[in-house]
Amino acid sequence: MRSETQTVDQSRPSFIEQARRAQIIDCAIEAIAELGFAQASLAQIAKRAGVSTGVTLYYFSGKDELIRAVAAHVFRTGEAFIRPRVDAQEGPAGALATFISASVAFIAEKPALPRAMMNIMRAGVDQGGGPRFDPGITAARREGFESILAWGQREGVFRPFDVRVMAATIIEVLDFIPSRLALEPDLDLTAYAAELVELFRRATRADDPAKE
Amino acid sequence: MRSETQTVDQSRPSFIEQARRAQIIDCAIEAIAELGFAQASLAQIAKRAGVSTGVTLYYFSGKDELIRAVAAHVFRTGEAFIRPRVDAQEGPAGALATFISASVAFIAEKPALPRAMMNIMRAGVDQGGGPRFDPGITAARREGFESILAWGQREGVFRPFDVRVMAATIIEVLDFIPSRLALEPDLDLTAYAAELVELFRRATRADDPAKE
Amino acid sequence: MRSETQTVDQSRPSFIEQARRAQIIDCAIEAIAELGFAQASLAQIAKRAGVSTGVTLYYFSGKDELIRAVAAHVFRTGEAFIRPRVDAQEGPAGALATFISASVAFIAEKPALPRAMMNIMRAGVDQGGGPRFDPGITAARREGFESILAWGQREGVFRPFDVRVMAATIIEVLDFIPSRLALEPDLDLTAYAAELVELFRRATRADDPAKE
Amino acid sequence: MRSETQTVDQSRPSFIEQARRAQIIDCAIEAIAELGFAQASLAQIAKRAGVSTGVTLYYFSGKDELIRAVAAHVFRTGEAFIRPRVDAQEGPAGALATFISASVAFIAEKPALPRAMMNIMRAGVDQGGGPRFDPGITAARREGFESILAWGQREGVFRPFDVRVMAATIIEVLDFIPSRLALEPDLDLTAYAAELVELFRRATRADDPAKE
DNA sequence: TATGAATGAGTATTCATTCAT
DNA sequence: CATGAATGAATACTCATTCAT
Repeated sequence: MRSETQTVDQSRPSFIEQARRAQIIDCAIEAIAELGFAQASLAQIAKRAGVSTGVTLYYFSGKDELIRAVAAHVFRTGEAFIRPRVDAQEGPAGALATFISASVAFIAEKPALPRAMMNIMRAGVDQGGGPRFDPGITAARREGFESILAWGQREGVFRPFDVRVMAATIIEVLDFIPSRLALEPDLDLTAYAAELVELFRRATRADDPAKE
Repeated sequence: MRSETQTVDQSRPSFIEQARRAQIIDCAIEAIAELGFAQASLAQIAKRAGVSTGVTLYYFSGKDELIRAVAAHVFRTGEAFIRPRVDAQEGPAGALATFISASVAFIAEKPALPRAMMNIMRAGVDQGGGPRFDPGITAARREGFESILAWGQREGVFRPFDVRVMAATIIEVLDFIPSRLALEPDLDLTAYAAELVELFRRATRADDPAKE
Repeated sequence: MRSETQTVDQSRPSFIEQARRAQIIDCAIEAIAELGFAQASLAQIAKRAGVSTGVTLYYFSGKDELIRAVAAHVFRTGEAFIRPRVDAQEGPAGALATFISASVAFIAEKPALPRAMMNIMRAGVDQGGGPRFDPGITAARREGFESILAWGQREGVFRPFDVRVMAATIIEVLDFIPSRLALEPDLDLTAYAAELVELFRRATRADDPAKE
Repeated sequence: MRSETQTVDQSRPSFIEQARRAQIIDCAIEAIAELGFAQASLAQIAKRAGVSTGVTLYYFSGKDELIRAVAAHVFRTGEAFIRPRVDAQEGPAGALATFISASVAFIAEKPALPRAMMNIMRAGVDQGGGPRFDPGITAARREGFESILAWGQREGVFRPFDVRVMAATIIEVLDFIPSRLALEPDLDLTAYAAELVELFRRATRADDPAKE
């Protein structure tokens, strides 16, 4: 991951290396969330970290790698927050509701992270149209979430919708919230979450609710 | 409409002016849809139009005006496609379903337009997070759409959800489709539309379906 | 004077040509006085004249020629205003005082002209340091004025100062007034003129005032 | 002092930074004095310094800051040259004469500096006509000089002229010299200074020279 | 490890000028 | 005569990246 032109211990990252990387990633998140992707230059990020621009490129081979590291960090942090809560649910309906409400809770708790993530995903578009900084994150999220929906369908709790469409839809709706929140900082996220939970409960539930 | 520093805007735009503006707008749409907003420089756009950069700035006073012209063009085109179909519906449930399916049909017919629009809206945010190139478009769409939902609630056809959340959710889901389509060009949009229609039919309908 | 690549009657300027040139020169003066030399583009000037940029370059071979024509026009207009008044004086002391007060009166009457002239002279510097747009104007003014001073010295009315230094000094002091006026529009020019007249009366008069 | 988008301004500027800034300021003075303000582009200045354009913008946040730094440098240098000589004078008449002769001596010693200053002051006017790059310099000079004149009037050594007009006139006459010198490099500045000293001695002295 | 100096490619924009019509 | 379309060079400025120290 390190710059190939520099000579650094290749085997295991030192403590200081880990710390520096984490610090730079944090500042990058802050800068990207506040200024938007385009304005978040390496100089800006380094300045926030209180280091020189060169340091950033010592620990990351280029801006792309830094951004990818940011994306991965946000993903892992969100995963660590949301997954345990979802896994604690016994049924698919509860898992779905929890996925939604936990996602919103994560946004409420650390809004800079998903906001930075959104800015990255939206700005960074491959010339083919694919995301430039997405190390399989989108796919991983969607697949994980699709398994909940498939589970619900197998159990007869969910109606027979197209799992991929439903998963993509729900994820997109959640990903949209940080933008909304930026424009409307006073947004009542708890109420918002409740609306979404109800919306998708109705959108997914089987016609015969007996089993639920 | 021409750059004020170049020439006088006499009476009405000439044929060649209209043609050039349209051509440049088309190339801008193409470039923004393909490369993303940040990479779509004036040079890129002019190159696609086969003219020098200066020409672009002869017909548009600056990049901002060009982008706003693109946004307005996309909005008008979409409106002209979707609105008549929606207005032809007699009830709110039909109007909602038609809004969704007509939106998807528009995307299927001219995918570059909504894709460019999305890239503009997502990338072009001022530092407060508000849209820079949005001449009331987002608000106009949402309000127009909210009136359908409110109508359905008054008629008792829709359940009493939060109209603003539901409207924002549906619009965002539709806006997301162009990105998806860019990644999966073989996506079956007809089926996708049918899924969404059903999803939001269930999400919005009143518990007592007698009235529908 | 016309563009050499165009075919126009070379012998004598038509009425319309004279009118157009005069009109363009007037608008150029206006633009240069208002906006400063750097901001007074051909497009701006043409716009004020209500014609296309091309027209300007039809009547003047380039911007340089236009500017030179402006300078010449301002000089001729000033000359026509000031010279008769000065020539009406019988003695050198009166001529000097009149030169100063008439110059100030000219500035008061048509401030745009000397203001434009100043903007031109100050901005347009040859890379050798010489004025780019000065068709002998500065020299003509100074020489004409020097003759007044020399006259006064011959008559014994003026003391034996260096004529060139004195002439340059007085002219420069007068040329400076338009800038001052731009910053202080309420400047009392009559009082200003009186101060200058007295200043240079004392600076030039012979020690033995008997002869005056 | 460095560009804020590049690096953090830590404690005090390094030696190399000071040297580079000084070098760039020197080259800017040279370019502005030779080519005039409008032609002295950042590219030109950087070229003279033998560095890339970017370097200039690494040490100065923009052209404005560079120009202001140039103006300040010229002012400080001139002040350091002229003020001690003036302050050493005991009476207002001597102070006035010294101000004039020291100013000319400064021009003779470092002609590029006042010449660049003039080009900056004359060209760089905002649209109201006010100076863009003047960090109070003009005002400071005039007020400092006016105090000499007022002192002379209080002492009865100078006649009761309008102090502001006289101060502006003398300063303008001095500021005009560098332009003159550029056109006439062989100008005898010592004689020029003597002429001006005598000119303004006579213009300012009280009618009753008893007190002098 | 870390810095700061330096670069070069790229950005939007301005403007005098040319030329076909 | 006059227009408006088009160009190309120049301008200030940004930024990821390289590199000597």
